[in-house]
Amino acid sequence: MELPKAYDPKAHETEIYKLWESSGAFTPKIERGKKPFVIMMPPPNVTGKLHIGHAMVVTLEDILTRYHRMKGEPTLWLPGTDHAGIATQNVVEKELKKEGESKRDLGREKFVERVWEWKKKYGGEIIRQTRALGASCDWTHERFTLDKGLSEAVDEAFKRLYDKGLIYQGLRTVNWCPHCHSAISDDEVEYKKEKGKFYHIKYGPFTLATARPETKLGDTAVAVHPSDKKYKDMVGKKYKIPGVLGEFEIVVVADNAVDPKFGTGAVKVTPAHSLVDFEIAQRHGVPLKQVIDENGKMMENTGKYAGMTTKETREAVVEDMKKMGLIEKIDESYEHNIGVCYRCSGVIEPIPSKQWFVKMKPLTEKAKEAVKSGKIKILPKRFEKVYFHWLDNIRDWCISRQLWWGHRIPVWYCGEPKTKRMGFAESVAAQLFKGKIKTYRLRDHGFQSGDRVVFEHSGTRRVLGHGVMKEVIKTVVKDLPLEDKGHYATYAKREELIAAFKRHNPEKEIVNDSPAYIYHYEFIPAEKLSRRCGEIIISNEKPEKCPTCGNTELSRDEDVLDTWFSSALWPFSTLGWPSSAKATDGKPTDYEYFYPTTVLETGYDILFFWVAKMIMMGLELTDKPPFETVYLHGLVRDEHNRKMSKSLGNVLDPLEVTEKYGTDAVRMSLVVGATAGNDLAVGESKIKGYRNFSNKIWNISRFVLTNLENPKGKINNLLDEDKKDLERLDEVIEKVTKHLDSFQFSRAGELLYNYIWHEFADIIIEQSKDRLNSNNEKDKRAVQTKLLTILTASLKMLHPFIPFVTETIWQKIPTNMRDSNTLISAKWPGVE
RNA sequence: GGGCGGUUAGCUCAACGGUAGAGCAUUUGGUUUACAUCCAAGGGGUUAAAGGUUCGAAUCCUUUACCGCCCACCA
Repeated sequence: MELPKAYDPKAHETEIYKLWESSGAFTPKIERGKKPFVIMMPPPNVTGKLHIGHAMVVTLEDILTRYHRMKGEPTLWLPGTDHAGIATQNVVEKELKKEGESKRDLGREKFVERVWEWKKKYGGEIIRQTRALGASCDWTHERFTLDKGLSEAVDEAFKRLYDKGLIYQGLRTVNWCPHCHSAISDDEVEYKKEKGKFYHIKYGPFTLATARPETKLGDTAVAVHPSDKKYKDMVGKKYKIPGVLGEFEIVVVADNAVDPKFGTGAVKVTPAHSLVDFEIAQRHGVPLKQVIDENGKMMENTGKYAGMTTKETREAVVEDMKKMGLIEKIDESYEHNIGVCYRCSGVIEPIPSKQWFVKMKPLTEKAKEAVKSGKIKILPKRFEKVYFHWLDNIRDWCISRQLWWGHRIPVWYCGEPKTKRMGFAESVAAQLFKGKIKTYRLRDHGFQSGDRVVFEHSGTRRVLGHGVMKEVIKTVVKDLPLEDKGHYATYAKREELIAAFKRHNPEKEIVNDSPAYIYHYEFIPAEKLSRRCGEIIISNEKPEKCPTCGNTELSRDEDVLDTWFSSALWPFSTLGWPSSAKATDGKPTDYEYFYPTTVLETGYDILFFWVAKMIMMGLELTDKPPFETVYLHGLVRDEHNRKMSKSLGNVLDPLEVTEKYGTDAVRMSLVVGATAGNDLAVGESKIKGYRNFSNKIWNISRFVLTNLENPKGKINNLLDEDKKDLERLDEVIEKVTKHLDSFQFSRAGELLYNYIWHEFADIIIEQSKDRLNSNNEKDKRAVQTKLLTILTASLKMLHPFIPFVTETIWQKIPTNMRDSNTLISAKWPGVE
C-alpha cells in the first residue's frame, strides 16, 4: 500500500468525479415497481457564480441522493439553472452600461441575444462549480427554465389557467419599480425602515398627516373609521379641498382599514399610488387619479410639477403648502417603512397599470389542505404556520413584467397592442360584468356603429353591440371633464351604468355587484383599429388569423412572465409535462415515473416565492402535490453569526475554500450544526477542522489497509471484545440510518465524526496494535477482519457526506475485499 | 401591530424530565513506525431573570428582559 501520509484533495477530486460520471451512476434506471427517489435541484440564477449557500444546497441534496442511491432506490437528482428575469436583465444592462451602451440602443432582439451570451458563459460556470462540489446529479436531465420544453410548459400552464378564469388581465394599482421599469409582485417588495419627515396638513375640514405630501395631487377621498363619531356626519359627502394646484374634490368614505386612534383618525386616500388606498377606493367606488408615471415622475396633469421626480415634488409641494399656510406642523424624525425592489433596492412607486394576474384565492384551499393532511410535510414544522398565514392573506399575483428577458406572455391581440391603461369601454364593461373582458374596441371619442365589446362570463361569450355601448358611454360621459390631452380621469356612476345597460338588455342579468370606479383611458385613433376586432388569443405561436374577424395582423403582448411563474412549474416542467404526460410506447415517461418528486430542499427564504407557488401550481395543473417533504435549510453566516456581505469582507467563497481545504471539508462544515430552518455559522477554522477529519479517515484507512494480509475468506474466531465492537458498529449504522431518514443530517454527521475518530481510531485501532503485532495468526486475522468491516461500513456511511476521500480510499481497497467497484454504487450497510 | 425563533464554557453549538457535553480557543505534557492535519491530561458554566408544576427542570407552564427573523403597513 503506497499512500502518502496526508490526503491531498486536489490530487483526486477531478479524477474521482470523472469515475462516477463515466460509471453512469448519476443516471437512474427506470425500474417498475420500485419507488424512485427524486429531488429537483433549486435552479441557481444565471446571474453569476455560486455562493456558499449554493454549496449548502448541493451538499444536503447530494447527501440525500447518495444515501438513497446506496439504498438501491432509482434516484434522480435533476440539476438546472434559472433565467432569473429581472436579476439577469439588470446584470447584463449594467454590463452594457460599462460599454456605454443601453438596452434601448440594442433593441429587444439584440439585447436578448446578448443575455443569451451571458447565460452561456455563466450558466456553464455554475455547472462547473456544481460539479466541483461533487454533486451526483443527473446531467443528462439538466434543464434551463427557458428550454423549449419548459417554455411549452409555461405556455400550457398559462393557457389552462386562463381558460379556467384563474389568469386575468386587469388595471390595478401595482407595485412598480421605476428603476427596473416593471411591475413586481407583492412578494418582491421588501420593506426598509427609514427616518423621514411627517407632515401634518390642513385638508379642508380635516387635519391629517402624511409622509408623502406629493401624493396629495392624486387624492380623491378621505377615509375614516365607520364607528368614528367625529366624522359621522361627513361620510358620503363631498368636499372641496384647497391644494397647491387649486381646489380639488374629495369624497368622505368610512372604511374599517382606518385606525380611528391614529392621528386625527382621518386618512387621505390616493388610490392610484397606494395599494391599500386602491382597495379602499374599490370598496367605495372612489375615483382614481394618477399623477406619477412609470418613470417615477410627475405627469402632465400636475401642472408646474410635471416632469419632476417624486422627491423633488415633495419638497416643492411642501414649500408651496407652507406659503399657503396649509402645513400645521412637521415631525422631523418619523420612522416609517418604505417599499423597495428586492432586485435593485430602488424605491417602489405604486401606480395603476394594466397587468396580468393569477387569481390566488381559488388555489389556496387545496394548497392548505395538502399540508394540513400531511400529504406534504414541511420541515421544520413551524414553517407550516408561516405558510398558512401567507395563504390566508394572499393577494392576486401579478405575473407580467415589462422586461425583455423571460418567457413572453403567450397572448396575441387582434387590434391595438396592449396599452398600459385600460380602455374606457372595457372599464365600463368590467364594471358591469364579473369575468374577463376579452377585448375592446374604441373609435375616437366614443362608440360608433360596428364597434363592440367582447367579454366572457362563466364560460359564455357575449358581445356588447355598439348600441348598448353608445348608450352606456353617453350616459356616463355626459358630465365628464373631457380634455384634449392624453389621458383622463373619469368617474362612472354605477347606477347610471347599470340603468343604461338594463334598458337595452332587459333580459340579461348584471353579475358584478362591485361599485364602479374610475379608470384612466386613452383614445385610440380609429385607423389603428380598422378591420380589427380586438380579440385576445392565447397561443404560443403566432395565429394565422384572428378567429373572430379574420384579421391577419396580430400583435403579441410585449411583456414577459415573472420568473417565479416558470419556477412554480419546475417539478414537472423539467420532466416533460405536459407533452410527455402520457406514455406512447408502453414505457413509462419520465413524468409518469419520477413525478411527483420526493423531497424539495431549499432555503426558508424562498418559501413564498417558490415553494408555496409550486404547491399551488402542482395541485392545480397536475392534480398532485409536487413533493412529499419540504426541507428548509437556513442561511449560512460567518463564524460570528453575522450575515455574509461584501462590505463586511466576511464572504466565504466556496471555490476558494474547496481549493484550500478540499471539497469534503467544506461539505462537512455545511452539514454539521445545520438544522432545519436554522442559520449556520461557518468560518475557516470549522472547515479546517473537517479537513483534519478527512485526513484522519485517510490515515485510518492507511493503517487498516497496510495491515491487511491473507485477506481471503471470512474468519470467525472473534473475541468477545471484537463482537462488542461489531455490535457497536451495528448500533451506529442503525442510528445514522435513522437520522438520515428523518433529515437529521447534522446528527448523522456528528455521530460519524465522533464514532470514527474517538471510538474507531482512538480506541479500537489503538487496542488492535498489540494483537496485530503478535504471532497468533488466527487472532491477527480476526482483528484484521474486524477493522476492515468497520472501515468499509464507515466509508459507506461517510460517503454521502464526504464523497471524494471515501471513494478515493475505496479505490485502494483490493477488489476481493469490497462489494462494489465504486463506493457511489455500493450498498448502504444493512441493505441487501 | 401580529407571528416565529433564540438567550447553555471565551466563540459556535449539542443535550428535549433523571448527576451539564462537543468542536474551536486556552493550559500542561508528549519525536509511542496510521495520522503533529496527531496523541494524552487539565482549567473553564447558580443553563438570561423571576415565579410555578414535579421526588427531580437547561428541558414543561407563566411572566419579564434582551437579540434575531418573518408578515402587516399607522395615512
